[in-house]
Amino acid sequence: MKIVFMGTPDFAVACLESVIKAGHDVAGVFTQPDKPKGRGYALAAPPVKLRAQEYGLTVYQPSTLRDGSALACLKELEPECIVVVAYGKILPKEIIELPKFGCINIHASLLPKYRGAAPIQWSIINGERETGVTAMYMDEGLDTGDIIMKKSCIIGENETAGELHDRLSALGAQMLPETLLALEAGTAVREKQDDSKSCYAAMLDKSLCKIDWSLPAEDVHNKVRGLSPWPTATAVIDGKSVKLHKTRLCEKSGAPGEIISLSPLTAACGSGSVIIDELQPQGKKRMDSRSFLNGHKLKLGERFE
RNA sequence: CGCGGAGUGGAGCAGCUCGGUAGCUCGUCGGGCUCAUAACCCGAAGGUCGUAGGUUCAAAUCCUGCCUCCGCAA
Repeated sequence: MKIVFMGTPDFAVACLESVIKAGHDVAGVFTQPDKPKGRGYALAAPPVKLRAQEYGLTVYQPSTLRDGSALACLKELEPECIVVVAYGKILPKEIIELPKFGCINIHASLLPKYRGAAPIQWSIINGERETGVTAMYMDEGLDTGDIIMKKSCIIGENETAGELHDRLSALGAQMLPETLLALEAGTAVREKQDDSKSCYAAMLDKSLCKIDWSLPAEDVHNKVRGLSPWPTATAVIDGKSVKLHKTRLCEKSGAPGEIISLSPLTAACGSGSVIIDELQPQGKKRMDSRSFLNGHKLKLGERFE
């Protein structure tokens, strides 16, 4: 099938590859423009662009899809289907209606739950035990289109958003060729979303990051893993801020934020406590808490603020 | 030129202001002790102090260039 692929971050890379490997004709790849990022404001190319170039594909990076030139470009490419995976732009109606088989989207949640920008992270922060990926026909709403198929998976107790991201990315890449086959064969179903069961997973922002130690240990733990590796839950100890990357639940208790064990490093929460396995001081790489304690002498009874 | 922190045996840190034979907490290896231990005791190996120059009798330490890593901000 002749396809135009639209996607931007790491999550979409596996899907791009699976389309190529399934033997489809990728006529072009749309991705967000390079943006100044990181230290020194160096221009950074989106991961999808880098991979597309490795395959020698033509890359388009329009800043908007609404001025008609993108539509004109797509008309020339004549895709039979547009595949969108975490592209980061809303497609106007004219584009959605252009391809014969429509525009399909792979989304990292079991729709209608967790529509929006950060479904993986929010499903962990909210303590969900199951999630998955959904393939759907795009419409003009935000992740509201009719569902073609889903694949679900269990979320591990201590799984982080980063780990789940990788698994769902692979799962999506596995489902995408199946979806395209079903489209071509005309066997793809069209199931309306039940809007009453929907919820939104808003973009993450840094105000979420600071840990509130008075919350129950489950909430603290879910936040730590849901925000890792980015934007990362933070705590303050000894006047310095540290990022928390990996925790485990523990039954012991104490005053909120209090260090109640050094081996393993354990901090009390509103109820219960969390064992901190991996953290990252300012200006340092992430490290296991044992290494951290080798160089940073903490004492029992000190507290995370 | 966005702001800032950092590169010291395998890991995490100290030492640098006030140049002068490299230290701490771990890990590793060998041995001992214990019913037992991420316990304790004894011993050992392992470092061109990121890199290239400069200053000096002498540089981890002072000066300059470069490389790399990270935090903030976007």
